[in-house]
Amino acid sequence: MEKFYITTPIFYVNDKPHLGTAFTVIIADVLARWHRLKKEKVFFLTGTDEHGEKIEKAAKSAGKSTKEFVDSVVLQFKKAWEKLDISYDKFIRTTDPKHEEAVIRFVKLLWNNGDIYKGEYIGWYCVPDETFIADSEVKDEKCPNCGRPVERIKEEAYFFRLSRYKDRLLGFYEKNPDFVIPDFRGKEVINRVKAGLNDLDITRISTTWGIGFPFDKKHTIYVWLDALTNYISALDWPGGEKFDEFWPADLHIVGKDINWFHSVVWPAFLMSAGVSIPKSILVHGWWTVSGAKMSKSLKNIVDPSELTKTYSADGIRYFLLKEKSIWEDGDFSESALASAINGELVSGLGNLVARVTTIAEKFKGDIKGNDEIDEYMYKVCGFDLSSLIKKVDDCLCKTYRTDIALKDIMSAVGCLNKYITDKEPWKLASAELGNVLYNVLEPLRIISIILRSFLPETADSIFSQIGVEPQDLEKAKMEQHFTGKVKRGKNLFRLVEISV
RNA sequence: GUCGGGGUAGUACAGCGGUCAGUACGCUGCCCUCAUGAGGCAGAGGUCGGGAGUUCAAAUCUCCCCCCCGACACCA
Repeated sequence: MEKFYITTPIFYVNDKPHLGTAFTVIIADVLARWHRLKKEKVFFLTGTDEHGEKIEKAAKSAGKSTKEFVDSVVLQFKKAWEKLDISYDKFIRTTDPKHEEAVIRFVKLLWNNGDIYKGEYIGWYCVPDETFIADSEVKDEKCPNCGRPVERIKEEAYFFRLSRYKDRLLGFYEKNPDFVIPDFRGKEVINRVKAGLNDLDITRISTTWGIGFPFDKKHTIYVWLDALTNYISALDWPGGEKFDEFWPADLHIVGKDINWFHSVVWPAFLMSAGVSIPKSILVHGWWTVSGAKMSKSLKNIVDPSELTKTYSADGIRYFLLKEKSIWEDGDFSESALASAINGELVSGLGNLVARVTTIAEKFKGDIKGNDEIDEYMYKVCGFDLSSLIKKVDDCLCKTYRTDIALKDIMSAVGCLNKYITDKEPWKLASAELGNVLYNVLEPLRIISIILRSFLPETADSIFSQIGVEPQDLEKAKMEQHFTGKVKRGKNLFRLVEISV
């Protein structure tokens, strides 16, 4: 049996989840569900990154102990993912003792390989905020958070010899051209690695909220080394059965902002530790809100848990996955979300199910007959049902174009609606009617199988209305008879009132 | 600055050498009900960023110019 190990980044718990983190998790969920439908052994990992100075500070300003604070934010993440029907297999926390042990083992390997040395970290520091600021963030020697002047400061730190791995990384990228997806993100990485690598600081003395550095008690392991290790510690590395079964990861899904750490730093760490390297890094784009990046200072952060109060999880999932290609940035607005739900889900899929179940429920005869629908669909959409499955599979396993997959599915739905309109089944007598119903219900059953990965709740509801138990992809071909007992249920989607 | 990606109907995009330049949403008019404010038919709307060149033929190839956007080690 094939295995499929897919991960999201672990999310930093200095704040609750936002639309972007939800997007990452939804992509991973759809892929995980698809591979399950293909009867593969799937392990879908998500979790939280809970160490570091920023979290200590966030806890302090929330008036909680650090542990209390992270526990409460983790709960918010778990609740949000539950509302969005995220089917993760494991939720890892970097505060899990097993993870902490694994990180220490991992650092020891890098140390024994001679890749860690003591040096001096020089960076911008904001004294009133007590925070180091990245070079790129500092403008005119001012702190980007508070606007006050920053100082150049030196601090003792341990470094990882990233520079040593330049040639090995370049060789690796050459042998694995699909390591970074899409390829323009791969090119960006390669160009930057060619330009040269600086060693990376992996410890800090400014915080104790983290994993102690085993070779020098004053130091705490810095977030990236701690965080990246989650992908193997979650499999009980070293020595865990799950590790043997699932590693290397098939897909790390990441936002474009953390591509560097996954495509460069993580492989270098693994090379140093002598652990094999994941197969692919899938880098997606961002959601903007009215053209602007979501940020606290603009107060335009979209909270997915809030959205689920007004819109169904499937409506949100549908919109995020089909509105743009996942590589690109795209703009989020509630009016666009609402019009996708009304225009495509309500009047497309919802309408199809409503009309066919209404007619079929009253029909007493056999639902069988010629399968002219494939030919019909080929004429209307340019593909038939079995090539739809193939197209969706390519979109989810090769090109990662969830938008194209959903558009093709919806075009098949549109075709079935058109078929009903053409055939006018409400005017037909028994045998002919059975045939038309067959040509709609069998395809609908197959489409529902496909939809289980994208819109799990909707798919289940269709199965229940057409009287069929939820099925896997192996059942996704036309049978001789349609045997479900159809019973019209409540509408699949609610119309959303659009306020602009 | 270095390296990448783009500029096509109101909007989002497809087409990347050869049928009158397409699709979706929106818009206008008429028609209809099996269905959730659903559906059907018809229609308006673009000198394909600007200029030059290659070619029998260019949105599509080449060159120049203009403008947007992305990566460059905090962030999904």
